[in-house]
Amino acid sequence: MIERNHLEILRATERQGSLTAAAEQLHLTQSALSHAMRKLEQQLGTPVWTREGRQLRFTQAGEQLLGLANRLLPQFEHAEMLVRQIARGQRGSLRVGMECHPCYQWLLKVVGPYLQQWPDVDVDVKQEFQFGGMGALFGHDIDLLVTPDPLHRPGVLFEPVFDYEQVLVVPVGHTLAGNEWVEPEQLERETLITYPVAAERLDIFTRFFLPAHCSPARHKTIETTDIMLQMVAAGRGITALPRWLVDEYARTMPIKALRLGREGMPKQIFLGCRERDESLDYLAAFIRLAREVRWS
Amino acid sequence: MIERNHLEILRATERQGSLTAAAEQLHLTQSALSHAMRKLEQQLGTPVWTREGRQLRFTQAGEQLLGLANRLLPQFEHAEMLVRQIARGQRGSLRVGMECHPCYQWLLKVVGPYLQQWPDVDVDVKQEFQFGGMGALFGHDIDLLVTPDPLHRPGVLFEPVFDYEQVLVVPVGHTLAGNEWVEPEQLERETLITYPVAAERLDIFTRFFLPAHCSPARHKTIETTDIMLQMVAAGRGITALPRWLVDEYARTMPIKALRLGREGMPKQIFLGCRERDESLDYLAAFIRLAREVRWS
DNA sequence: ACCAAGCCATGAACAAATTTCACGGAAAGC
DNA sequence: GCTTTCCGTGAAATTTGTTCATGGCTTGGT
Repeated sequence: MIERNHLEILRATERQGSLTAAAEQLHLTQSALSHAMRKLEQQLGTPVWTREGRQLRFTQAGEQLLGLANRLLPQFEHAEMLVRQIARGQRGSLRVGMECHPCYQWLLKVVGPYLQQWPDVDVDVKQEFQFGGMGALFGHDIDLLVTPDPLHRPGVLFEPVFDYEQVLVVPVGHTLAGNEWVEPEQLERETLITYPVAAERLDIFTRFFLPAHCSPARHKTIETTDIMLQMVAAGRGITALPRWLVDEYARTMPIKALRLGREGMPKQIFLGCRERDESLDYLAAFIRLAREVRWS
Repeated sequence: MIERNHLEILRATERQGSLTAAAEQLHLTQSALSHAMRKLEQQLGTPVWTREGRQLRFTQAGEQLLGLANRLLPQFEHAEMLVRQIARGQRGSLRVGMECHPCYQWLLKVVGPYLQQWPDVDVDVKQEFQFGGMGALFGHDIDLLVTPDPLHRPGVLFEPVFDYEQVLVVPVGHTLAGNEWVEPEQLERETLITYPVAAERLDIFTRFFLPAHCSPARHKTIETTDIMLQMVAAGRGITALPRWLVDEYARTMPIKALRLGREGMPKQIFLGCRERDESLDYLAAFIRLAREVRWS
């Protein structure tokens, strides 16, 4: 009924002061505008303007429509600009999901530079998923998944972006603190502190204790890395974390990192995205940047 | 570029869950919708949705447009309703101008019932005109002029709506208070109080004193009717006002109305409007109502 | 595993709309 | 009074929008 072009005509006519001038501005003929508005008037059942001498005067209905035009047209224009930016991949919103607690510390190092390089892209971080990280990716709750355990499925692409070593953390005064590495059996009397997630998702169990058929004396869970390490520093338990993270904390806390087993426990952080999104500039850029970030 | 129909399609598609269902709601074929959106996508340079299995999933660009649709479409619809009401004369705004001070009291009696009958019409009252009442009417500053002195010009219609008598007001103790009428000569020692307007526009001068070649001893001006009559009641002067107005005040104040001359001074209030607006329902209704209002 | 149903995309044909062209009339300026 | 500047109108031309017919892909049932 009332179409965008009607609003354009109304606005141009008010600004230019005459239909002829408005027509020129819109790259149309005066006749086209006249016809268009006449048709609208017939549909509305009221004139939008009346001729007075050789100029037009808006009726009350016309004034209403003029108000509408001035309110709506800028929104159309803004939306078009926004969508074009999205089309060029210059703007968007990147929802990042994370399945590993310490990954958060690493992610922060990536997000900072990223926000600088892509000022028009918003980054959201989510950590709770009803159907797991993959479910969130497929359900479009997130666009990017940060995980140490890539679950390859058709439609999803995973890419390793960061290699690190998972290490055991003990207080500096601990009896094992002098060793280079520890064996599972040496920890049978210890209290192990982990994040509160299922044991199957903790490498310290699946790749260290379970293969050796032994386990720590006790198992406590703590939500946050800081408190966890405070506990370790206070001799209230031991834990397993990425070496780069421990190194950082070790500068200010009396803790020490030991290899898990003689060979250590190498790990990787993967970034996963939907195959279909692979070509999104701002998403690809995030993955690229993630690969480049180093721990000086 | 982005047209209203695109927004309609977007909204219907989201609500109905599929293009086919949306097409049905819009009384179009699925093909039409598909073509329309495809064209929009080409112009924007990005898909609005992607097929996923047999349903559609909005892209980020699509989500933006969906938001736009939900914001703008209700405004279109509301504006259409509003304009249709204006077209039927059920809604509008009526700007009433007044050229005579006491007319205001009369106008109030009309406006009350009018607002009840036309709940969607706003009434504005204006009293100051840079180029006179007629100028305001022609310049579209007002839509209706209330005046005792119709100035007939092409393009303007005047209609008498109220007959009344202009009377002299004196305090009850005045020496003339016993008379039925007064002659100009009897007032040569009095103080005349009027509204602060040019003498040419005061009938008491143009139709009473001037023809008799005499004038009152002094002339004071006062803005408001109430104060004016307080002064008269206090014996500080006399004034001329409509009889219906004086009768009203006389119920609570010691004042009395006398005819101006043996025949009295009959007057009329006229309502004037632009010829072109004559057919506006809500304006015609005001004039009709004004004619019907009686002073019980 | 296959079939039927549901949904969307596409190209061609057709219908409808928008736009232009050409002209006329009315007001305003010189 | 003449010219210029506007706007309105109808018919023709052009562009746009819609439908029809069809095909491909996915999903759910047997």
